Amino acid sequence: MISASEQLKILNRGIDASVPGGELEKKIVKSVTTGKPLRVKYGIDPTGIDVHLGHTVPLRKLRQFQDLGHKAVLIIGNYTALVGDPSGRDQTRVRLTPEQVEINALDYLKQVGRIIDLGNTEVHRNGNWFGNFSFLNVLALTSQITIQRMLERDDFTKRLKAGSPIYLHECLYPLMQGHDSVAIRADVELGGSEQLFSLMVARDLQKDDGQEPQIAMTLPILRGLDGERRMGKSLGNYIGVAESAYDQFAKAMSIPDSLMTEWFQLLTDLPQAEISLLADGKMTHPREAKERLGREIVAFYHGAEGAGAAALEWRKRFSERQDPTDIPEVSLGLSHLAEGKLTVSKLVAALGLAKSNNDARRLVDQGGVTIGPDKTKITDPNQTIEIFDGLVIRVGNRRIVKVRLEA
RNA sequence: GGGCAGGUGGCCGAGCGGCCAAUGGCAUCAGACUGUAAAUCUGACGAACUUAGUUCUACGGGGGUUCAAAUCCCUCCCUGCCCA
Repeated sequence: MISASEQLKILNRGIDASVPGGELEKKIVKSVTTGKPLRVKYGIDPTGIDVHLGHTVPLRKLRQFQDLGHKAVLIIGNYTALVGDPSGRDQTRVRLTPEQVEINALDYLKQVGRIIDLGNTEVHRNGNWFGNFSFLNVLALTSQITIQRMLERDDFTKRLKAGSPIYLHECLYPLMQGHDSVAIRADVELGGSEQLFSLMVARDLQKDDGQEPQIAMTLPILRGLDGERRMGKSLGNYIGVAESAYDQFAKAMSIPDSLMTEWFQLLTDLPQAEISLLADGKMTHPREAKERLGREIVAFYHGAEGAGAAALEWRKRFSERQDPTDIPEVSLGLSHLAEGKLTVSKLVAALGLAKSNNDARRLVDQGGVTIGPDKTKITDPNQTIEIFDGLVIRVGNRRIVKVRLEA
């Protein structure tokens, strides 16, 4: 086993906080001397389906623990998902059926397996213990925390001030999450920085249960493609771990320069010295640095070759403004056509390149639609064009489609 | 249970009888610029059509008043605040 100090060096890199300070060291030292691995918990909500780079920040940390010989314990919040996670941002909390939750859970695991070693991971569903919870248990759980403490939460304070609703059951989430830690006897719990409160609540519950409380290790929230807001599915500013190499690369290249350092630190294993060199505009051209970033990220999921190919393809498309190698085909029913022809605006809409005919018209009016190998710009939305198999239509610089006629 | 304030387009937020498909901001999309972006500038941003125009659908749900309603009335639902 690697020495405690070595381990700490690796584990403390890139984290937001490790509370209480110094405690992790004690646990690691103990683990090294006893040869007993730490139980490192990470919880996920099987509500959505796309695991994105934002999630990988704590997951990568979990992976590090694994690589150091510790035990990863994944909690799937299948019970909580039946109600939905309220934490502020989204009030459309859809109630999922147990079946749907299970499908999501399996899908999640598949995706998460790209980052951590599932073969060496303990997976629990919190429905296993909450499913049999009685109201008495709930009372016992809730009697361990005060309203005052609950309201300390930043999120609640803000909403209280803003006069937006806070539902009672929302206060139960931290308790439930804490109880998960009790149930699996966690030594460390990982989470985003906004999770600190919940991670701390767990400590109290563990103490009450006679356990040694866990370390709360939080990781920075990754900012999304816009460089402003946290990466999130609903914000549409994310890179999914299951996406194609090209998509991942192209998206990575589209982030603002100002975001590069952060991404290097949180998403790659490059040494700090190298990151500094790359982030310095005088030493490295920002485009090259970003390309390196993109390659590093993509290589993690698609290998170095996949990353290289994606980078080439991207150059071809963006630097040389050529059409991509594989133009996606979209089928078009013959019934749309009148004598083999169709108005441009209707064509664009029918191919899904615009939301509606009106939308398509606007795109044409604005000079955003080109057609054919020589990229003829269409200027009149009413222009009828002859449709044939393999006809290429472009909207803007990145959307491109090839027609496939179908009966 | 009582009083008060609210519910407007993806979001925030104006409008409070006609000139409202609804000011403004954010987000989004297109064009210019570029290192691909970002920033900046320009434009678009409910739908359909024979598109400088016409028609339809929209301002929490339903009903009503009016030539005319997002705007007035009734009712129901939802949210917040205060009191009990």
